Amino acid sequence: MTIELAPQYQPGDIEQALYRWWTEQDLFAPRAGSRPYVIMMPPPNVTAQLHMGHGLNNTIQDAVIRFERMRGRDVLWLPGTDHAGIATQNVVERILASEGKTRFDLGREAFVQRVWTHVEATGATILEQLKAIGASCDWNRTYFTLDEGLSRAVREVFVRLYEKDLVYRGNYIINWCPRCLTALSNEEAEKEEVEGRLWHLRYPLSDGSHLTVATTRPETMLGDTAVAVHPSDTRYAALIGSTIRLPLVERDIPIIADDEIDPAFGTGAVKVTPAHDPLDFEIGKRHGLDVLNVLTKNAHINENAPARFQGLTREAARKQVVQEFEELGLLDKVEAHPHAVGHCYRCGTIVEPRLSEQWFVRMAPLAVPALQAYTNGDVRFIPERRGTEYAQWMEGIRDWCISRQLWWGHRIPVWYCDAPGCERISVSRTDLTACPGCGGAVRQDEDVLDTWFSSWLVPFSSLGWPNQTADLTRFYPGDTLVTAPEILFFWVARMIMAGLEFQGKVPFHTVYLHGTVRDTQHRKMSKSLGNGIDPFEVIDRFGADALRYTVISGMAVGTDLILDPADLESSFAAGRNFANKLWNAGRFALGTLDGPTRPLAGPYPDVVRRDELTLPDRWIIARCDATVRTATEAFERFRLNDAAAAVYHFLWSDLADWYIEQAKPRLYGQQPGGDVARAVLAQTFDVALRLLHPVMPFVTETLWKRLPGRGENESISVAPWPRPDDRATDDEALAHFAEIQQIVTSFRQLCADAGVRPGEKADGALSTASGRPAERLAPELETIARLGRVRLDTISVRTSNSSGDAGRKTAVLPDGIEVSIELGAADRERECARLAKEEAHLRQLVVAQERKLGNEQFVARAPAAVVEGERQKLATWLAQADALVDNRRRLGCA
RNA sequence: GGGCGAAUAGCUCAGCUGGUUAGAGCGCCUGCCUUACACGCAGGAUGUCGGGGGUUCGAGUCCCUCUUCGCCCA
Repeated sequence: MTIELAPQYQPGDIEQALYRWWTEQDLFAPRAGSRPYVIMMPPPNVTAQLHMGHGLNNTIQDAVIRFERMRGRDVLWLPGTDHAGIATQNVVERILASEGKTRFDLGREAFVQRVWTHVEATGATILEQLKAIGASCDWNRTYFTLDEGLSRAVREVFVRLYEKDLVYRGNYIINWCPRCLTALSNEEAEKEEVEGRLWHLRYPLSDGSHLTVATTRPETMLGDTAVAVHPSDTRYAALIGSTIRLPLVERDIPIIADDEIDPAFGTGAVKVTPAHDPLDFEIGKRHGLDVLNVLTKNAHINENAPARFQGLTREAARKQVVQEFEELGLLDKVEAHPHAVGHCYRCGTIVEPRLSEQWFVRMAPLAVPALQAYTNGDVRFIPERRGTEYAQWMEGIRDWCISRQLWWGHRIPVWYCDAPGCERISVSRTDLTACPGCGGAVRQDEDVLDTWFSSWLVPFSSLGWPNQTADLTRFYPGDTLVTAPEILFFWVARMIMAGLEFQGKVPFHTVYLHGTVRDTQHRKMSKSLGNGIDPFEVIDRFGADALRYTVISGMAVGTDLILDPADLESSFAAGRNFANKLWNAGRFALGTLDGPTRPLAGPYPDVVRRDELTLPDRWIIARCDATVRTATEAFERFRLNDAAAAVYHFLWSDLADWYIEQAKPRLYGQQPGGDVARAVLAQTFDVALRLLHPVMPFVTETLWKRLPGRGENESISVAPWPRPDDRATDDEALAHFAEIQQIVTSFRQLCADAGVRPGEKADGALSTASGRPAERLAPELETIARLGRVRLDTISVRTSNSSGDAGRKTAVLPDGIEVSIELGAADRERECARLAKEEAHLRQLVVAQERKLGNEQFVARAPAAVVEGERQKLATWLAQADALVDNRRRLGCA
């Protein structure tokens, strides 16, 4: 094999070419013949640029997908983009604004064309960017939510729901964004705590006295059409039915009684503004109140208010109203009143409750099966507590406002006939040019549908529905959804509803809701805060594998990912270092595997006889097998950080630090058995690469392809996932090698503590209290001496009165094992102190342990195995402590 | 206001069904360019597991309570 591997891993050289090779080999397409495993990628906004949130979300999905692909499933990870109505329209409107134009200057048709041009020019960017992090999606099936097929699905669904009376049009108070100039759903109006105030306003009664109302929005008093109190509120009982003169406007409005009024809020009397508050709207309906809208679409005061207020913004109007009340002596008091206010989820503007005619989905009938799917376990959430949020939302479900006063999106498939006497409303799967009733002209509804009205269909619309396609049969229902908790209601919950309504099955059985990327102050990363991290900078500096490793190892289930935008090194170095470690372990392994070797195909016992294996061989094989079990279980439970940690530890500590170091003389040909060591190294390294591949696909593929015996077109991405092998289980080897490690470490500690120079070797000694440990340690003497960096020729068995090693520095291990090195005379005092400290520590443990074992309750009630284990511990510690006393005596310590 | 969660080493987090001398990574200290790796090797220091109470033979782990922080819904 003639390969040049640089001493430092250079991801930049490798990643792009490797990704191209993967797609050329079509490795990410589903492979029919086994059970499907399907993940629908949350479609990014078509104008989006990759940020760390995408990086996190898609790395998790890719890791899960690669794991299942290696397990042999018929894997589909379906990518797509979302037309993102408001967001995309805003983007293009901003471009127009820079040209000094508005969308109204262009007109609807030209504007929509302009958006298409923009989307076609930039729309594929985000998907291309996903390739840089190694996302192994099936690009052949990529969709866009405005594609013809998905648009047909939207119409089909709208029509079906309309026919079932689950879609209706109505005049209600909705959330209105005065900047985006559109209606929003309740979910899109994000409640945010603000430092509000409660203004107490005096409304004059005809007898000259006042009734005080409390309000958080004084400017809306311009549209008041009543004052309401609770019917049983004795303070106001006498006033019910009389009228009040509304200040500033000089209009008479009634005082009414309504059960919904909370007598404990404010003064117990509230102003009623049916056009600008949902609760007031309901009160107005019950009492037949006038509905007086005083705001324009962009939240300025309109012509229904007195002239001096007209044209003011809602903020200016508030000031003006408060000031006039004050001047009139009608401002009773102002209190601090923190409360939640809705903000537009796209632009942050405070939403305005606005009365208007919109289309809605009746949600309650859809929520019933969706809630049931959760309670009966058809769909589960990770972490579990998200399930209770889901259930609560379903239980309190409200109707979904789906019309948007935008131009970019799926136009509502409703046509109105204006012919007198007909005035038919037609809902149709196909475009109408004439009224089906009277044959007259029709006009289509001006509005488009909420973007989420197409997204909630993605699990089946992306597979060709409403056609009964082969893909639909094969890949619906899917398996797992991986997304951020922010869109649990927007998207996840609604997908479950749509899946049940239109396919009769939940679209996935598992919803993994991961955390958010935050900075070191735990603030969400955002453009406006400027605390974001550019994934491409990370990839350039550290490599995509480093990005992926960092994201996965930092992302425990139920936690957020904290990264430092000011110090990428501290955030991403660990991943880069690990990739480099792996690279160098591979460099070393590949170098030695170049030598004469035994056949490597197949599991080790078929190649190398068990009796040919040394203790370290058996140990690393057993450790490898344990890692296979741990990593597999962790992946199955979405505990990706645990999987990554297990493989990290195996590769770095077990394989590189211990096994490779131990095996070097054999691998170098200085000791016999090189072919066995090579077979074991090749086997375990191969397995470790596979286990790590879902997390770090690039470096693992690069190294794996170079292992001896790999065909030109073999890829680790479709290599079989390692299976646990009971033949590898070897508790004896695990215990014995752990003992070797402890002895080696003890020698190193003694040497470091004694200041032995790295070039020098201390004169070591190893003794045991009986023959048994000596026997099993004898074959490992060379390993112990070399790794412990001491001169060591024999193991001695101590007799009861063996003493006199007055000049030695000793460590006492369990099972009667003692290791020691020669001690310079000057160090004696220090050594005495060290031994005393060691003994004191053990005595503490012994005291606590004796107390535990002296407790009759413990001995009587704890399981026998536990009690026995605790007795063993006590015996071990006592023996160690006694040995330390002996050593102190030998040294002549005070 | 209702519901849910978290608090473990300087930082980020493990510790899942109660029994380990409470762990990892990063950071920190000491010594080393030991022929795979200084993006490395070896060694080291650091925790009244948020406070208080309880259950239990035994609590970081279960229960109650307080404090602080976060999330969802009004």
